[in-house]
Amino acid sequence: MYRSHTSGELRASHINTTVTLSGWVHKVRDKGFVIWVDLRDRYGITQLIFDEERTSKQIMAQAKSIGREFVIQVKGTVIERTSKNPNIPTGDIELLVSELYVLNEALLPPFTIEDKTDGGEDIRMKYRYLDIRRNPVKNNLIFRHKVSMEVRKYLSDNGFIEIETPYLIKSTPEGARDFVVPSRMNQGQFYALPQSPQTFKQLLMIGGMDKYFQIVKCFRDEDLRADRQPEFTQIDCEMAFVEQEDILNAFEGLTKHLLKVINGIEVAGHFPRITYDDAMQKYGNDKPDIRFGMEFGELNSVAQHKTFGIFNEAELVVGIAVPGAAIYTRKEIDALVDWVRRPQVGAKGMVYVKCNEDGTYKSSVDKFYDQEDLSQWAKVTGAKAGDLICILSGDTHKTRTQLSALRMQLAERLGLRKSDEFAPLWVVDFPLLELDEETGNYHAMHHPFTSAKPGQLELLATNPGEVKANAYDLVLNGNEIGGGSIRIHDKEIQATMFKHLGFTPEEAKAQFGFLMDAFQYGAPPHGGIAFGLDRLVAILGGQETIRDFIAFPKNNSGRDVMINAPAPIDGIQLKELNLKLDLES
RNA sequence: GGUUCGGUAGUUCAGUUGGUUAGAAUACCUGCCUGUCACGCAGGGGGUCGCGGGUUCGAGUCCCGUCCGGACCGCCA
Repeated sequence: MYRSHTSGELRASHINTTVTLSGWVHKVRDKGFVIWVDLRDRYGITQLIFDEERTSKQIMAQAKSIGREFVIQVKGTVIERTSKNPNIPTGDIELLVSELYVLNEALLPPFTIEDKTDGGEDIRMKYRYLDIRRNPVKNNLIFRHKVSMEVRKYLSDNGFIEIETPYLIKSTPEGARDFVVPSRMNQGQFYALPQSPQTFKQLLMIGGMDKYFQIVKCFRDEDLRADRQPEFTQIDCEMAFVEQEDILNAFEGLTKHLLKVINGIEVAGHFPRITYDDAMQKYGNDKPDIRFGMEFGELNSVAQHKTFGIFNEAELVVGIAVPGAAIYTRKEIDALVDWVRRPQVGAKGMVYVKCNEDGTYKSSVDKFYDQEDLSQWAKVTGAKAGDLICILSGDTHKTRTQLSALRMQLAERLGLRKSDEFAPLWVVDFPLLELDEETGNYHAMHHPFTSAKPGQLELLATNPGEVKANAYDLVLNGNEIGGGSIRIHDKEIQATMFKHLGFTPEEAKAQFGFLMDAFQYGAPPHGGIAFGLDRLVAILGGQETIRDFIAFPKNNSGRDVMINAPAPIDGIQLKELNLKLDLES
């Protein structure tokens, strides 16, 4: 028997009992006459004691020879500590060791196994198995397990069935790049890994499994970010015989359940809803963080009547009131201007108005505007005395995006993005199609199976950009945590959609014939939603980076630096697959 | 595909205008220490300054290239 107890469970009530523990040597404190060893496992730390009076010479010598992260097994008596440590749960007791076995020695770890480690990201990823021994990572993985279990429990209790769908499927041109897998038995042909189980869950609806879910890996071969991995986990859901309202209610229920059980937060009433158009107008963003205000104020009507050419020529003049920021120095404001002018944001400049405590205004455009003008701007942006109004202008879409970036940056700086506060929000009425500025073609904003709002199908031919979809996103604290739509379930409508997306009938049949065929055999009305589990877990855990909630994440370049993947394959494998590499071009 | 920051001891970092033997903290090793728990004290070992080239009397420092890593833009239906 390796252990009778874990290192986290011994208390004063265990005093005078004999126990066996196994774990890792966390720290050795050698005082000469007495040696303390912190023994660590998943459950906690127990202090072991070896001393000159009570421990045999042989065990004492053994204790002196063990090093950090050795795996040891000890047997001994639980005793009361002379000086207790109130900071840890096992701090009242220690284990007087009578037997010590080194189960495995350990090399010196390249970084400290502490909550605040001295190791950088790179080295932690290379030795991820050591990183996982640290509390922050370990606790995040346990937290993730808890969230997954609650999702399964809630959906299962509400009649959803978890069904697995295949990972080896077919590549399609829409959307993200596919990861492809060559087929040995079908030479020259490739499977693709799913970007989502989209078509399969629709087929399950046609198969009569009217409430489906799956916690499932999905794959997208696109560039990474701090919150984006090439393989990621979705909570994928679909329901038949539902309208948008049914879906929103069902998954508002799931989200509320998670906030309650995981975070202890009760959200009263329904989540607020905002249309896509309103979100863009008020926040410049389709996933607004509404934990704080700073809503956009459009200033065209009160700023384009003077001789300030930059505003007069702009399609949009828009500002936000930054609470309490009138005290910013010239230097700080210049830094803000530099910030919005960085290529990543791309604004040409920024106009500001300080709303002084005495009710007067001081702006960077005092030459052009008088106090009455500036007070109008304050009114439109909702600025109060002590606030700073930041104003950008130019092309409507770009300016909104830039001001949105500034809004988030300032909120971060002002500490308005509190990690223990949760503000869920539905964004609804997304456009069905989006114009690709490079090609001039329209493509599906959500995906090509999304249905249009009733009565808008006719608009497709005349004004495709105006068509609204039965599509919705669930936004939490400025992050899109879920998105879905009511699907098309009619073959003719689906064919029309493919036509507008630039598919020939032959292409549509080759790519999605199986789905359109299935629609002919009694497809029920259906719709669904998918949540990004990695991101959801990180946000519920009050953190920004999803990497620390994934046991073995990939780095910025899509590499696993621990196993060093991806890697070349040998000639035999290539030959079996009948593949030749052409790395020159 | 692009922008930007970084790469110096096991680790995290400092290193001024290009100038003596490249430093600190921590980790590690040795010794001491009668209650530690971020133990303490004394001593010690530890460097291809990512790699290649160039400028220079002289390069960790400047220039070019390259590799690696982080953040971001494009991309991510």
